[in-house]
Amino acid sequence: MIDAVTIREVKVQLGELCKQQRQRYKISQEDLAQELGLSRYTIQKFENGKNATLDTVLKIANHFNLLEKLYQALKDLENTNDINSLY
Amino acid sequence: MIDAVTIREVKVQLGELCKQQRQRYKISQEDLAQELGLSRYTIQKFENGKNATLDTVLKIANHFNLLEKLYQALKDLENTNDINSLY
DNA sequence: TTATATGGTTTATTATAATACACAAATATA
DNA sequence: TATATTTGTGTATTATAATAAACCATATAA
Repeated sequence: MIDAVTIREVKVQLGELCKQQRQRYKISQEDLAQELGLSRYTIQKFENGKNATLDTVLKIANHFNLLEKLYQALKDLENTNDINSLY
Repeated sequence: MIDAVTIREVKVQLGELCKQQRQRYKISQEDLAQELGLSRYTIQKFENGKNATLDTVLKIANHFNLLEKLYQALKDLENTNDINSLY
Protein backbone atom coordinates (compact mmCIF):
# COMPACT_ATOMS: atom_id res chain seq x y z
CA MET A 1 0.00 0.00 0.00
CA ILE A 2 1.90 3.03 -1.23
CA ASP A 3 -0.45 6.00 -1.20
CA ALA A 4 -3.63 6.29 0.84
CA VAL A 5 -6.83 7.39 -0.82
CA THR A 6 -7.91 10.83 0.31
CA ILE A 7 -11.39 12.13 1.06
CA ARG A 8 -10.97 14.60 -1.78
CA GLU A 9 -10.22 11.79 -4.23
CA VAL A 10 -13.35 9.90 -3.20
CA LYS A 11 -15.47 13.00 -3.74
CA VAL A 12 -13.94 13.53 -7.18
CA GLN A 13 -14.59 9.90 -8.02
CA LEU A 14 -18.20 10.18 -6.86
CA GLY A 15 -18.69 13.20 -9.09
CA GLU A 16 -17.15 11.46 -12.08
CA LEU A 17 -19.39 8.46 -11.55
CA CYS A 18 -22.45 10.68 -11.48
CA LYS A 19 -21.39 12.44 -14.66
CA GLN A 20 -20.64 9.15 -16.37
CA GLN A 21 -23.96 7.58 -15.43
CA ARG A 22 -25.84 10.73 -16.42
CA GLN A 23 -24.20 10.83 -19.84
CA ARG A 24 -24.88 7.13 -20.22
CA TYR A 25 -28.57 7.88 -20.06
CA LYS A 26 -28.06 10.99 -22.20
CA ILE A 27 -29.66 13.40 -19.80
CA SER A 28 -28.46 16.90 -18.93
CA GLN A 29 -27.58 18.22 -15.48
CA GLU A 30 -30.84 20.15 -15.65
CA ASP A 31 -32.83 16.98 -16.41
CA LEU A 32 -31.25 15.05 -13.55
CA ALA A 33 -31.78 17.93 -11.15
CA GLN A 34 -35.44 18.23 -11.98
CA GLU A 35 -36.06 14.50 -11.75
CA LEU A 36 -34.52 14.45 -8.27
CA GLY A 37 -36.04 17.71 -7.05
CA LEU A 38 -32.63 19.34 -6.84
CA SER A 39 -31.15 22.42 -8.43
CA ARG A 40 -28.74 22.16 -11.34
CA TYR A 41 -26.14 23.93 -9.23
CA THR A 42 -26.23 21.10 -6.70
CA ILE A 43 -25.60 18.54 -9.44
CA GLN A 44 -22.94 20.78 -10.93
CA LYS A 45 -21.01 21.06 -7.68
CA PHE A 46 -21.33 17.38 -6.88
CA GLU A 47 -20.03 16.32 -10.28
CA ASN A 48 -17.05 18.61 -9.76
CA GLY A 49 -16.06 16.94 -6.51
CA LYS A 50 -17.43 19.48 -4.07
CA ASN A 51 -18.98 18.64 -0.73
CA ALA A 52 -22.66 17.69 -0.61
CA THR A 53 -25.21 16.21 1.75
CA LEU A 54 -25.86 12.52 2.17
CA ASP A 55 -29.42 13.00 0.94
CA THR A 56 -28.15 14.47 -2.33
CA VAL A 57 -25.67 11.63 -2.86
CA LEU A 58 -28.25 8.95 -2.07
CA LYS A 59 -30.87 10.53 -4.31
CA ILE A 60 -28.41 10.36 -7.18
CA ALA A 61 -27.33 6.82 -6.30
CA ASN A 62 -30.98 5.78 -6.14
CA HIS A 63 -31.67 7.30 -9.55
CA PHE A 64 -28.98 5.16 -11.11
CA ASN A 65 -30.15 2.02 -9.28
CA LEU A 66 -27.14 1.84 -6.99
CA LEU A 67 -28.96 2.12 -3.68
CA GLU A 68 -29.66 -1.58 -3.21
CA LYS A 69 -26.06 -2.40 -4.00
CA LEU A 70 -24.82 0.18 -1.51
CA TYR A 71 -27.20 -1.07 1.17
CA GLN A 72 -26.03 -4.65 0.78
CA ALA A 73 -22.40 -3.54 0.90
CA LEU A 74 -23.08 -1.80 4.19
CA LYS A 75 -24.88 -4.85 5.55
CA ASP A 76 -21.92 -7.00 4.58
CA LEU A 77 -19.52 -4.63 6.32
CA GLU A 78 -21.61 -4.79 9.48
CA ASN A 79 -21.52 -8.57 9.45
CA THR A 80 -17.76 -8.64 8.95
CA ASN A 81 -16.62 -8.55 12.54
CA ASP A 82 -12.93 -8.75 11.70
CA ILE A 83 -11.74 -5.71 9.80
CA ASN A 84 -8.65 -7.55 8.58
CA SER A 85 -10.69 -10.22 6.88
CA LEU A 86 -11.49 -7.65 4.23
CA TYR A 87 -8.00 -8.03 2.78
CA MET B 1 -37.16 -7.89 -5.93
CA ILE B 2 -39.99 -7.29 -3.46
CA ASP B 3 -39.26 -4.10 -1.58
CA ALA B 4 -36.92 -1.35 -2.70
CA VAL B 5 -34.34 0.00 -0.29
CA THR B 6 -35.10 3.56 0.74
CA ILE B 7 -32.73 6.46 1.28
CA ARG B 8 -33.80 6.54 4.90
CA GLU B 9 -32.86 2.88 5.37
CA VAL B 10 -29.40 3.49 3.94
CA LYS B 11 -28.85 6.39 6.32
CA VAL B 12 -29.97 4.26 9.26
CA GLN B 13 -27.63 1.49 8.15
CA LEU B 14 -24.73 3.94 7.82
CA GLY B 15 -25.37 5.15 11.35
CA GLU B 16 -25.51 1.63 12.73
CA LEU B 17 -22.26 0.76 11.00
CA CYS B 18 -20.58 3.79 12.54
CA LYS B 19 -21.86 2.88 15.99
CA GLN B 20 -20.79 -0.72 15.58
CA GLN B 21 -17.28 0.15 14.43
CA ARG B 22 -16.93 2.74 17.17
CA GLN B 23 -17.95 0.28 19.87
CA ARG B 24 -15.62 -2.29 18.32
CA TYR B 25 -12.72 0.01 19.12
CA LYS B 26 -14.29 0.86 22.48
CA ILE B 27 -14.33 4.60 21.97
CA SER B 28 -17.09 7.01 22.91
CA GLN B 29 -18.91 9.38 20.58
CA GLU B 30 -16.90 12.14 22.21
CA ASP B 31 -13.61 10.37 21.45
CA LEU B 32 -14.53 9.79 17.82
CA ALA B 33 -15.71 13.37 17.39
CA GLN B 34 -12.48 14.79 18.77
CA GLU B 35 -10.29 12.52 16.68
CA LEU B 36 -12.10 13.63 13.53
CA GLY B 37 -12.38 17.29 14.44
CA LEU B 38 -16.16 17.06 14.64
CA SER B 39 -18.64 17.78 17.38
CA ARG B 40 -20.22 14.96 19.34
CA TYR B 41 -23.61 16.17 18.19
CA THR B 42 -22.63 15.51 14.57
CA ILE B 43 -21.64 11.93 15.42
CA GLN B 44 -24.79 11.56 17.48
CA LYS B 45 -27.06 12.62 14.65
CA PHE B 46 -25.24 10.53 12.07
CA GLU B 47 -25.44 7.37 14.18
CA ASN B 48 -29.17 7.96 14.54
CA GLY B 49 -29.74 8.03 10.80
CA LYS B 50 -30.02 11.77 10.30
CA ASN B 51 -28.75 13.62 7.27
CA ALA B 52 -25.09 14.65 7.17
CA THR B 53 -22.50 16.00 4.77
CA LEU B 54 -20.31 13.86 2.55
CA ASP B 55 -17.23 15.16 4.34
CA THR B 56 -18.55 13.91 7.67
CA VAL B 57 -19.38 10.47 6.27
CA LEU B 58 -16.01 10.13 4.55
CA LYS B 59 -14.10 11.27 7.63
CA ILE B 60 -15.81 8.50 9.59
CA ALA B 61 -15.26 5.95 6.84
CA ASN B 62 -11.60 6.93 6.68
CA HIS B 63 -11.19 6.55 10.42
CA PHE B 64 -12.38 2.95 10.24
CA ASN B 65 -10.20 2.20 7.21
CA LEU B 66 -13.08 1.91 4.78
CA LEU B 67 -12.06 4.69 2.41
CA GLU B 68 -9.84 2.59 0.16
CA LYS B 69 -12.54 -0.04 -0.10
CA LEU B 70 -15.13 2.57 -1.01
CA TYR B 71 -12.84 4.16 -3.57
CA GLN B 72 -12.21 0.86 -5.30
CA ALA B 73 -15.93 0.07 -5.33
CA LEU B 74 -16.57 3.40 -7.06
CA LYS B 75 -13.80 2.73 -9.57
CA ASP B 76 -15.29 -0.66 -10.29
CA LEU B 77 -18.71 0.86 -10.85
CA GLU B 78 -17.24 3.36 -13.28
CA ASN B 79 -15.59 0.61 -15.26
CA THR B 80 -18.79 -1.42 -15.38
CA ASN B 81 -20.37 0.02 -18.50
CA ASP B 82 -23.38 -2.26 -18.39
CA ILE B 83 -25.56 -1.64 -15.38
CA ASN B 84 -27.25 -5.03 -15.74
CA SER B 85 -23.98 -6.90 -15.44
CA LEU B 86 -24.06 -6.09 -11.74
CA TYR B 87 -26.71 -8.75 -11.22
C1' DT C 1 -24.95 31.31 -40.80
C1' DT C 2 -28.60 31.51 -36.92
C1' DA C 3 -30.83 29.04 -33.17
C1' DT C 4 -30.86 25.86 -29.35
C1' DA C 5 -29.02 23.29 -25.68
C1' DT C 6 -25.58 22.31 -22.35
C1' DG C 7 -22.04 23.16 -18.98
C1' DG C 8 -19.39 26.36 -16.19
C1' DT C 9 -19.57 30.45 -13.26
C1' DT C 10 -21.28 34.44 -10.26
C1' DT C 11 -24.35 36.71 -6.84
C1' DA C 12 -27.85 36.84 -3.40
C1' DT C 13 -30.97 34.40 -0.49
C1' DT C 14 -32.77 30.39 2.08
C1' DA C 15 -32.44 26.02 4.34
C1' DT C 16 -30.03 23.23 7.16
C1' DA C 17 -25.78 20.77 8.77
C1' DA C 18 -22.40 21.72 12.28
C1' DT C 19 -21.01 23.82 16.47
C1' DA C 20 -21.03 24.95 21.45
C1' DC C 21 -23.31 24.91 25.29
C1' DA C 22 -26.19 22.79 28.92
C1' DC C 23 -28.89 19.09 31.34
C1' DA C 24 -31.26 14.66 32.10
C1' DA C 25 -31.38 9.72 31.46
C1' DA C 26 -29.17 5.56 30.93
C1' DT C 27 -25.07 2.67 31.42
C1' DA C 28 -20.98 1.19 33.22
C1' DT C 29 -17.60 1.14 37.06
C1' DA C 30 -15.99 1.64 41.95
C1' DT D 1 -25.05 1.20 46.89
C1' DA D 2 -22.76 5.59 45.04
C1' DT D 3 -19.88 7.59 41.31
C1' DA D 4 -18.36 8.26 36.84
C1' DT D 5 -19.07 7.74 32.04
C1' DT D 6 -21.75 7.72 28.08
C1' DT D 7 -25.67 8.72 25.50
C1' DG D 8 -29.81 11.27 24.24
C1' DT D 9 -31.92 15.69 23.93
C1' DG D 10 -32.71 20.85 23.78
C1' DT D 11 -31.49 25.71 22.47
C1' DA D 12 -28.96 29.30 20.19
C1' DT D 13 -25.45 30.52 16.94
C1' DT D 14 -22.40 29.82 12.97
C1' DA D 15 -20.98 27.73 8.76
C1' DT D 16 -22.22 26.10 4.58
C1' DA D 17 -25.06 23.24 1.34
C1' DA D 18 -28.99 24.22 -1.57
C1' DT D 19 -31.76 27.31 -4.18
C1' DA D 20 -32.94 30.78 -7.75
C1' DA D 21 -31.64 33.84 -11.09
C1' DA D 22 -28.81 35.48 -14.23
C1' DC D 23 -24.65 35.45 -17.76
C1' DC D 24 -21.16 33.59 -21.02
C1' DA D 25 -18.66 30.08 -23.82
C1' DT D 26 -18.99 26.09 -26.28
C1' DA D 27 -21.18 22.60 -28.74
C1' DT D 28 -24.93 20.87 -31.45
C1' DA D 29 -28.71 21.29 -34.65
C1' DA D 30 -31.67 23.73 -37.98
